[in-house]
Amino acid sequence: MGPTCVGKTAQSLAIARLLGSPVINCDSRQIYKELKVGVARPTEDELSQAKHYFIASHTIHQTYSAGDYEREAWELVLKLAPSHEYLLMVGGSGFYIDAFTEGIDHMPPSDPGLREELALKAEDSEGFRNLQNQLKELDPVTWSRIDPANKRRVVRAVEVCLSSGKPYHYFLKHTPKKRPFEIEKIMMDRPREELYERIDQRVERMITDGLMAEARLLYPHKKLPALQTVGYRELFAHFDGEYSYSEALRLIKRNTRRYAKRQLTYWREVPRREDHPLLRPVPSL
RNA sequence: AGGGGCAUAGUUCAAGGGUAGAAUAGCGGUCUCCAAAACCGUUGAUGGGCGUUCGAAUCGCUCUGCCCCUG
Repeated sequence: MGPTCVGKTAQSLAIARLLGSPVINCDSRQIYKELKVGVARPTEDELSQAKHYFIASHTIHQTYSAGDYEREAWELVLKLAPSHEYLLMVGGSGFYIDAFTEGIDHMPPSDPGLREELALKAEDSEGFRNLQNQLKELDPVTWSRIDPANKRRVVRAVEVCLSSGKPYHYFLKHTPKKRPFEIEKIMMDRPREELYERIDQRVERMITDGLMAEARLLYPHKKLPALQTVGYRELFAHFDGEYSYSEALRLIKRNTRRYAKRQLTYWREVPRREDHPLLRPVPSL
């Protein structure tokens, strides 16, 4: 794990070879087959150096969640376990990593119709205020815990309350699930300045690699959740005439920096072990 | 060399002599099924010196730096 652009892909190949392990991707965007340049999918060459899972394995046309990832990843791990001593998971999606390592508590199956209805209600300020009050009544515990301004959280909590008839917090166990394997987390990091420089460079490289063409191709699907992604959404807005090309590039860089910052915050407590034996050898081919 | 203009936050720009603001960048944080998402919080400046004034970003002098014009 580590922030975007820190160098996970290159490092993962070295470690995979060392451990004789496949690479199980844990990046919430690289799983989509329609997204390539904009999510820095490993190259064909890199992918050929180890068996990869969850790369280009799903479609943007089907909503995918951390819960889905938890289920599918564990299914895969249990299948691979008998034939591997080590399994390597690589990625930067903190919530997905948590879902895998600690699990998400079981909740009533989400009701897509209900969620959509609530989300629609939350659109205007009066409707949202009603939702807030509704949550305050249905589940005061959760109401006091979450950020009342965060529509998505409020909607989700109300959704669970309504569809289950129980308060949202009732489902939260707050104890990590037992996992039948030992999990070791290795966090990669770099000096902030260096990381930001790499981000700028990567964005430039994405452009020369054809990000514009990819974005144009995906433009018709710009509303899909999977395309609410740094790199695409800024270009979509540019296509819509909201701002210039150079402004779009500037925003992509800035938003990628912010994304990296959020990742670093997410893993603030994870020890950085730069001396970790697995991080040492970076044999270049 | 002479003449003119400019100097405020990292950047761009405000502030009729009376509490120096904004945008943006930066920084910090939240997180139990859309997470590259969604949301919250926050630091920071009048170029240096002298003067006028109860009081100066604002007026005057000077130094420094940048820009323009003339030769």
